[in-house]
Amino acid sequence: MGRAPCCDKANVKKGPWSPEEDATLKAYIEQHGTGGNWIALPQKIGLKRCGKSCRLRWLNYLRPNIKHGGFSEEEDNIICSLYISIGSRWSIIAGQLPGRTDNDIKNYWNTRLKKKLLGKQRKEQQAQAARRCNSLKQEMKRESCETFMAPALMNQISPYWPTDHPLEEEANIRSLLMKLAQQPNNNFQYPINIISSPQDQLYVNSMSSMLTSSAAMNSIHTSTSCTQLPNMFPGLENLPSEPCELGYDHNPQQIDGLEELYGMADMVNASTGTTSSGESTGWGDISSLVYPPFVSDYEGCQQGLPQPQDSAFEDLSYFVPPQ
DNA sequence: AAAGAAAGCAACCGCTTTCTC
DNA sequence: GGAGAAAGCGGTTGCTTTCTT
Repeated sequence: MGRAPCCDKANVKKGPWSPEEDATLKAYIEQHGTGGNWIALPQKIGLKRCGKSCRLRWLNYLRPNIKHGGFSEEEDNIICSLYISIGSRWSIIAGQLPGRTDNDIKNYWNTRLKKKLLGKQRKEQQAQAARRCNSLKQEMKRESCETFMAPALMNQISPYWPTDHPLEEEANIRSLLMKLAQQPNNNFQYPINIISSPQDQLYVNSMSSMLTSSAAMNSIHTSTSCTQLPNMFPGLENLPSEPCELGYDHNPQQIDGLEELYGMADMVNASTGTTSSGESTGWGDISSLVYPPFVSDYEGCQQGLPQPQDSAFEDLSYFVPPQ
């Protein structure tokens, strides 16, 4: 038996709101408030809408001081900073941007910001792949085997991109943002001040715990190149650096975010990139990023696979802008 | 100019969390 | 403390607009 519907679907209008409906809802709420019950509200005012729909319409469009579109660079940076630290918790992110709604930010991220990041990344990787291809071709010419290319060789030419795997894409973006966050003079900051509620603190603490539990975290603790991470995860330095026992047969959802955190840790471990530009545009500075194979450090160790710093980040020098 | 593709965005769906009794 | 209802939230869908060929 499923959950009871919140309203009578048959008698409820769907789709775009008409100006009349908007006016009715707005006028009522401005005069009486929501009355603390969205479900009952549409019936009170004679709207054939679901209560949830009314709530959404009010919160996203009708309430005062709502801004639409025209995201500033500063807002971009705030969104990215927060995404690094808390992920897709759009309501919290929206809370830091007055006049913005979670839906708006979510749409903006999914349709523009993310592509902005990935577009830069893809371009650089294509150029890099082309360079590799050329050098391999020259090598093969020398060995007179130009007509045959082993699959393994093909993988070398285009190792990790493009990918249709959503988790890989997610990890790509996260890694990229984390790199940017570590660059001196960048505009991203870990927004410590948003960790206001016990729940938020708990969330960050759990992320920190997960980080410390990975083998990769050991190298972060000892890494001399990484100086910003402790600031990004306040309290992290006080946590035990011993990797704790973490069952790897967990349901991925139960350790939500872990795969990304490994990606972050891998990246931090390998990153020595710096920039001197510090432009707020940020994206212009994004250089080549070769995403490591989708295997955590821990798993990599277990399987005897090469570590990121050995392979996937071999071209990390691309992060260093030309002098 | 027209058709198809891509992008943008409003709205919906359903799961989770919080509140109330 | 438990159950049910309501609110909150993030992912997804589908329509509209814009761009490209």
